Amino acid sequence: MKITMKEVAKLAGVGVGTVSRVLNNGSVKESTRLKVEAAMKELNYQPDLYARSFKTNRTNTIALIIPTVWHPFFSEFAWHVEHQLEKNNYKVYLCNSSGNADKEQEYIQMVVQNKVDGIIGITYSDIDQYISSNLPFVSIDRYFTEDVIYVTADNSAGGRLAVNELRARGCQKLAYIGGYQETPNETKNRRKYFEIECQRLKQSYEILDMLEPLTDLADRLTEFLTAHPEIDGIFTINDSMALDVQRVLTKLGRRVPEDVQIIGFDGQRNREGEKYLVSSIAQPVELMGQTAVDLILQVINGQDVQQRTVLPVAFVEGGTTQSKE
Amino acid sequence: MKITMKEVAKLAGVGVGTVSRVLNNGSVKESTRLKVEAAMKELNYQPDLYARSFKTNRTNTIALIIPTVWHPFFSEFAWHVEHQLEKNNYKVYLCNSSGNADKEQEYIQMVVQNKVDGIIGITYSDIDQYISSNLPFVSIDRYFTEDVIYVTADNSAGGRLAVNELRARGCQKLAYIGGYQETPNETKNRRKYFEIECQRLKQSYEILDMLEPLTDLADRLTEFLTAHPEIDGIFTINDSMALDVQRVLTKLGRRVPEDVQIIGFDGQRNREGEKYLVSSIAQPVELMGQTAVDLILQVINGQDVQQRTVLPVAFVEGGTTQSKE
DNA sequence: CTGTTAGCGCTTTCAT
DNA sequence: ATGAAAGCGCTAACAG
Repeated sequence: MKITMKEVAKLAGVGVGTVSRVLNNGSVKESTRLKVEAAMKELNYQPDLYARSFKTNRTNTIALIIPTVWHPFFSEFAWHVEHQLEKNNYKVYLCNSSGNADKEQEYIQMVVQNKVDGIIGITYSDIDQYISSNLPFVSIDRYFTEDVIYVTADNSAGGRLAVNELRARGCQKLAYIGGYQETPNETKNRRKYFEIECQRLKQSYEILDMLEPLTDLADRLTEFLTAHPEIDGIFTINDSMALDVQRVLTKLGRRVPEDVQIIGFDGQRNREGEKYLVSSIAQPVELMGQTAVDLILQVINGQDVQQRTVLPVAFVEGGTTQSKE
Repeated sequence: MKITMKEVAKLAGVGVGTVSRVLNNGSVKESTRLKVEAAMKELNYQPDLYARSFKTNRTNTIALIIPTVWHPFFSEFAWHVEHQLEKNNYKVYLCNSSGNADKEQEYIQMVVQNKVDGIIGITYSDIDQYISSNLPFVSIDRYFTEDVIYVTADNSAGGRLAVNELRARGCQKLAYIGGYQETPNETKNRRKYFEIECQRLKQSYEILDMLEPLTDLADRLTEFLTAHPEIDGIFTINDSMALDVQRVLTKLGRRVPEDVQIIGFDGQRNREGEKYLVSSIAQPVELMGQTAVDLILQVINGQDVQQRTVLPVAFVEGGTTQSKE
């Protein structure tokens, strides 16, 4: 049998309104509060959150939309978001969009029906129409023409940093290797500022930027690296690509990092606190998650927040670069 | 202004009961159903799911409890579970337990409060008391003395398979390298049946099994591999460990797979459909996710299901083994 | 087949 | 400071 407020009220000898007040920190005389709390404990009362949400239209739930799980950055990000939200007594709906615009829309739709209090999302589709519907929304790594609130790592600085770290380690001929999608995206700054920095420094470089989805990746890498044997410093769109490049180089008989040095992007690790898979420009994933949560909570609470938050990146050593000269 | 059933009923010229019936596929005359649907469309009616859950005590939500995100298997599993559940019109709460028993309990508690319809969990704590409270529960990779429903990959077969694949590739001296936790766990069968199979075949082998959390991993691996230079075939608890071992071997000047072959466990990939990080015993993650979902839905619907489901594993080639002799 | 109605458990006025 | 009472939007039982 389910214990409701009524039972608690009866046992404590008060009205249900009073029980509700102690639950919500309303003003209650200390002595009655004690009585009520005792009754709640005795009956092991658990408030029905659905009844409450039904009444208040607040669900204490936010939806987290993630494109794919095949990229560790997303899972890590999800982890931090959940962790932070849980601290704030929020639940999170996991929504995998599969990077598919329709599914994203569908999810946003669904999520609206379910009266979530807000959405944190790494999305690719154009969600303008929903933003306007004043549902709190925080976006990651993606900016829109509209005034969507978003947080991103400093991809531009990352691109520049990669150039400088490679050069500081004696690389003579650089290359950028990545994949891209049509949709605008903060991550495109990785390549863009890599190029800008190279040009600024009169550093010669090559570019291999492939439209996703990536087929025959190994072949295309082999071809590119064979065609440009002079390349000795490579910056990749992410760590996963760095690993691919490393594998191909090894197969071609080139040693990493002795012959060719590689810097990825993300700062992936196999285990928390463990060493990085490759030398990389690390994103502050945890900070990004925390920030996203802080922002969405602020928006939910009606505070206004700055639209754009850029978080710093850092070079991390992971074995695919040599020590600085 | 929010559109409720009342508005729809009025516009369609019917009672709210009828609207509810068309929504729930009750028996309604075709002509009235059409009228109601037209009205719903015209008003862009969205049923209030919270009101419904409040009334029916069914939330169409399940909680997914995951220990950590640092292991790709879990994120992948989460992905499949979510995907499958979404197909069945269920939402999923993401719950990170951090492998912490208190947090698990807390989450189960919370999740009960929120009236989820069931829990799918990779948990370590002893959740007996909650199972008995007849909340549908499906466990992964872990079995209890109680009759908890669980699904697992065939770890025993995996252990045996590793031995045979290594031997078929010419390895003379095998080793198992892994980490473990105190709690009983299906994954312990990987080591157990590795040993059993070696003994059955009179195959000589070494064991390095380390209590987690793993500190100084690289040092301990170096020590072990240096102490046993004759080892030429290694089976590891998972792919992540396989990568660690590979890295250490490379540093020691041993070539993989020419000098030493390695088989991991899990079948991790960087991207869907891409090649495996290491040669491995692949778990059927997708199938495991699907099965877990099927099971929980069956339990929710009051059907009875078998307690234990063991799913097949398979050897996959990932570059850390040579071709069969 | 369909309209009416009684709550589900909670929050929130409104009196007291 | 607190009790009483009015719903929130929906489903389900009951009449008709």
